[in-house]
Amino acid sequence: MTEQRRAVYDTLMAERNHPTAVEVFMRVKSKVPNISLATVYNCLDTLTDCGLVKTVAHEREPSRFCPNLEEHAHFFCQSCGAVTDLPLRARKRPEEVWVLPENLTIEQHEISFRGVCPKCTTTAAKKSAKKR
Amino acid sequence: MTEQRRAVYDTLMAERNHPTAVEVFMRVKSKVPNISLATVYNCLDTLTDCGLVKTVAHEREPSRFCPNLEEHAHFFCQSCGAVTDLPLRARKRPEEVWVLPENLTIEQHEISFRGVCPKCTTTAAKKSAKKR
DNA sequence: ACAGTTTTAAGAATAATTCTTGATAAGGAA
DNA sequence: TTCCTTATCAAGAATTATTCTTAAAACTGT
Repeated sequence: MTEQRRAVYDTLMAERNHPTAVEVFMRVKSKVPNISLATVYNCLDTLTDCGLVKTVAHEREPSRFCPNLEEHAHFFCQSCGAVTDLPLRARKRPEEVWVLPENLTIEQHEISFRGVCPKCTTTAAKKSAKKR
Repeated sequence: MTEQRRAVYDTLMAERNHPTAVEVFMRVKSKVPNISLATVYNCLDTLTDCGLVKTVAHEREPSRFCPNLEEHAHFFCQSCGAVTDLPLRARKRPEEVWVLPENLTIEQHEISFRGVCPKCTTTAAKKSAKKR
């Protein structure tokens, strides 16, 4: 754990809103001013390899990074761009929902929902109410 | 539906193994020899917009294209690279598994599992049996 | 056939990420 | 400590998938 890695990790923990590598880079520069973007990528990779951080890929958008180690899915608001963690319900497993072949070894899964978050949904509802 | 779009669509239907854009490009060239990769991308986009094809994004890998319109998840074998469709179990819904906030509008989801497919699992089992 | 729109091919441009290189730092043996 | 080995860093070049631009070609409706 070097100065740079610590700074990247602390940045992720401080504001846990799934920043992209570039966002992490901009935030971390205030602590380690001469850090480079490539180093941020290196650190994020290393932290991911160590299991301290999860890399969240959604469609072709830039990867986002998440220090929530609990098993969870992600929700992407297509209106405001926010990314939200969705925890597993108690006693529920993703493997129950789909038909899996015999002898399948599952190592990981990535679950993304896409839509409009509560905040944007109510905002939109208000707007269409005003129109009438 | 132009000649190029038809050819791209037919290619997808003929071998439904989730090819990348470049793979589609190579296959489709035998039918439309002077098609360009950009046109393949255009056609795939158009077909996706029309709802005839689904775009499957996994991690940072190139997108893959899939003419299976049923609701399903994908399994990526990290040993042989194969991509398999996983149909929904009867009377199961992905939304049941995770805790969703109130007022959430879900428009789509993308579910990817990653691991070792049955074929590779049994191959690996045989190999380790031989070792002994 | 003509004007207007759409589609295409070709290659340039873009953007996220990875790689390369040389410099620097860190850890261990003597 | 001093030397040696290894790991990490910064900077920028390189890579790769994808998108954009442009001009030509193909349709469409009149």
